[in-house]
Amino acid sequence: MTDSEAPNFWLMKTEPAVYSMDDLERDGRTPWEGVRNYQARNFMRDKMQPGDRVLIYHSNAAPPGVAGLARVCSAPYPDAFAWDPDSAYFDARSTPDKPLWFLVDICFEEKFSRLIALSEMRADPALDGMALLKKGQRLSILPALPAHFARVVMLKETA
DNA sequence: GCCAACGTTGGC
DNA sequence: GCCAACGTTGGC
Repeated sequence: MTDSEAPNFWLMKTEPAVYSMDDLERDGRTPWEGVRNYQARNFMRDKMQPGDRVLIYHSNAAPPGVAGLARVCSAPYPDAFAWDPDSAYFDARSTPDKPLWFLVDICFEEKFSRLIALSEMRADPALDGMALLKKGQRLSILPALPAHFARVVMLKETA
């Protein structure tokens, strides 16, 4: 199976105090800049493609949880924030000739009417094995199984 | 290449 | 604010 077939499924973390689901709804589309972890970068640079589906997760929040849905809506491209000395995401090792960090654009799809809390996901046997729920998981971008993605979407319909 | 020290993430 | 878990850095 080639990369151009079925969409992939992801979970992307954001701190709502920095950038929330409401911000994404307002913006409609945003470059997912500032990822400075190689594994997370590799997911964006090597695996993501337009149309991929994304659970937007609020980390460092009270409570933490999935706030809504988005889609990957660009091909991967270099993160220009790494070239800006005034940016918090500046990294002198990255240059326009040899970019080190990459990103994709993320487009708003749906804000859930209620947050699917981390505690609720932990308690759901249908989500056993979900990467997000593994101990010590700190990656800001995680692949999700289609079944887990669908289960989270189903949970939003329940009270 | 090892590994201790350090910094960051992120739940609680 | 605490701290466990993990990634990165840098001395050797």
